[in-house]
Amino acid sequence: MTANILVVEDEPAIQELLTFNITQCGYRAIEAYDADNAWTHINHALPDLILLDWMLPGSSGVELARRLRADQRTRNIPIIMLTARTDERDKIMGLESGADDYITKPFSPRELMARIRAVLRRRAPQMSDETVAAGGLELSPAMHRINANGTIIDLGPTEFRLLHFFMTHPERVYSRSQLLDQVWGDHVFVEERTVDVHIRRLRQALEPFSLDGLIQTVRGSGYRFSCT
Amino acid sequence: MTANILVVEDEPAIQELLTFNITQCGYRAIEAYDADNAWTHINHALPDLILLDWMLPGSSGVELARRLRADQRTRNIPIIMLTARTDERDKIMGLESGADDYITKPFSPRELMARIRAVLRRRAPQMSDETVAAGGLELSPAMHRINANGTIIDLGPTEFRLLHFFMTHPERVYSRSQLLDQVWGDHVFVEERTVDVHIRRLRQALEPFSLDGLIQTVRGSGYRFSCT
DNA sequence: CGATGGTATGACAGAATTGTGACAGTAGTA
DNA sequence: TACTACTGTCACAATTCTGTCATACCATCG
Repeated sequence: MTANILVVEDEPAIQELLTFNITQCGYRAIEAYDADNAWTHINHALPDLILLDWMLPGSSGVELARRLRADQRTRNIPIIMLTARTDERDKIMGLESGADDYITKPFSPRELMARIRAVLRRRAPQMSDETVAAGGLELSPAMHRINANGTIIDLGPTEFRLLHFFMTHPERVYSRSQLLDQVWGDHVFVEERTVDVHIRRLRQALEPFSLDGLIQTVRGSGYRFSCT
Repeated sequence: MTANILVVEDEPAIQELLTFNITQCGYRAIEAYDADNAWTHINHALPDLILLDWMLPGSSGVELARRLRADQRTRNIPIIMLTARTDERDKIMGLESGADDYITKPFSPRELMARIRAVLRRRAPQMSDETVAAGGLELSPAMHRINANGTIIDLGPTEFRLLHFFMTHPERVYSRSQLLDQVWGDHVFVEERTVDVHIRRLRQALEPFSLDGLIQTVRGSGYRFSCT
């Protein structure tokens, strides 16, 4: 859920302000101070969103935006342009150069975050909202519901994701660290044993429906969801 | 998804060009050649968007925009202003008068359509006038009235729209930010927690009719309207 | 059999999320 | 103008969820 946001801004004060707001909202900010610097970061890892000041030393933000749109890899990364309020023409140029949205300085942190959220949401690839059926269970991410032959099972967020992962990857054994990567995210630091506890909670929730054999322990390797 | 666009433009050639582009994109164009004529159309049926030339015979486009913003019914209809490229000041005036966006002549069809789509996307979706029935409730947008098996429930505007959205999209979980987009419109910047408060107000209004289970909290995800 | 390494379980404190009441600002109205 | 209705925001309370630990349990192997 957390997104990497590349902030291209040469003025340190504004850079800091942007970074602060972004991290405050749970996103990760990557700082760049000019176009070249931005490309370095981009080549290293593609960000999910680029926040771009129109005023940059050397080549302008508009030019960077054009280059981003011209490059195959970066073509689809959404861009939000930062423009000064006075020069209305910037807005036009910003939009024509392929920016997805723009925001005028001075901006309120709230507006900034609202725009970031809106753009990310618009671009976000539809989560696999399709209903999954396996092992007598029916799990619907869109409705956030699990149906065990007529009865609704209630799960916490983590157990829900865990079960969703298992149902979409049945019959295969996953180690604890693989499960942490897939279900928790590959950047979190939690004990591997934590997986055991959540497996238990999941089993407990499934037990009333005599579905306890679904999640099997593979000693020394990890766990497996088996539909048979 | 098709929208009605009122095109207020006195020059026949440009009028025709605009209409052509608009219909080409699947929208419906309604033609008006001056302010009075525009009001006639507006009184007949509210358009989804108004494309307004700054240069109009008699009263200017800016004045019309002001009148549109002053009127309760037309206040929330988005306006795109058409201005000549030369006069930068018009742009400012156009925006200050309440236009949502502006576009300079000569314009490219692509830019025109991009702006129209952007503005339409941002507006709060307006509800259809059809009566909706779900979960023991009957909601009639036209009469702004809710019927709970015989009794009439009174709701504020926001709660009304919220309930209407839920009733037309039952069983599915919506995040706070999705609800803000759908019910408030994605151009407004309000805290996500505001949704919670309105959910509470809605629940409170529904409670006397023992309809409290209708709106469910899905921890970590959002809310759901469930008819079952 | 006992030792050993891996797994299950129950408890728990702190973190995270949501519910709730109050409040001030705004807009509309008489 | 005063009055009413409505909104968005906040602070705090209530609730749920999470990660971690200590301990009990179990399979395997010497």
